[in-house]
Amino acid sequence: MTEKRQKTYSITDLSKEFDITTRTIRFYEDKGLISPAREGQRRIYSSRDRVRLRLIMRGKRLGFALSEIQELIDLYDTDRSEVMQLQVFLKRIQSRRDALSQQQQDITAMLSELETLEEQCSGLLKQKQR
DNA sequence: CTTCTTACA
DNA sequence: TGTAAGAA
Repeated sequence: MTEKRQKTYSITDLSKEFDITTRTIRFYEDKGLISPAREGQRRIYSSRDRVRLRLIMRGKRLGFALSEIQELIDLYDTDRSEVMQLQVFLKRIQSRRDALSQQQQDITAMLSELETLEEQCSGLLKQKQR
C-alpha cells in the first residue's frame, strides 16, 4: 500500500524548473550525465533523474567540468559505500580551490602591474604637457 | 501544441 | 549551447 507514486516529468517541466533549455538537458544526456526512460521517443524523467539534474547544476555553479560531474555521478550509483565517492569529491574540491587561488594571485599581480603602468604613463604625460 | 533528431553556428 | 528544419 506504500506505492511510491513515481512522479515523472517532461523535458519542459525540468527545463523550467532549473531555468535551462531542453537543448541543454539533451546535451547532458549525450554526455552521459543523465539517462531518462523512454516512452516511445519521448523522454520520461523520474524524480531520480531530477535529483541528478540538481547535482549537475550544483556542480556547474561550483565551476566543475561536466566530465568531473559525470565521474562523481557514476560513482554515486556504482559504489554505494560512498567512501570512494567522497574521496574523489574531496580531490575535486581541492583542485578547484587551488585553481581559484591561482587565479586570485594572477589577478592581484595584474592589478599591481596596471597600477604601476598607470603611474608611469600619467607621469610621462605631465612632462610632455609642460 | 510538445518533443525528437540532426546539422550547423 | 542556441537555433532551425522537418517528422512524429
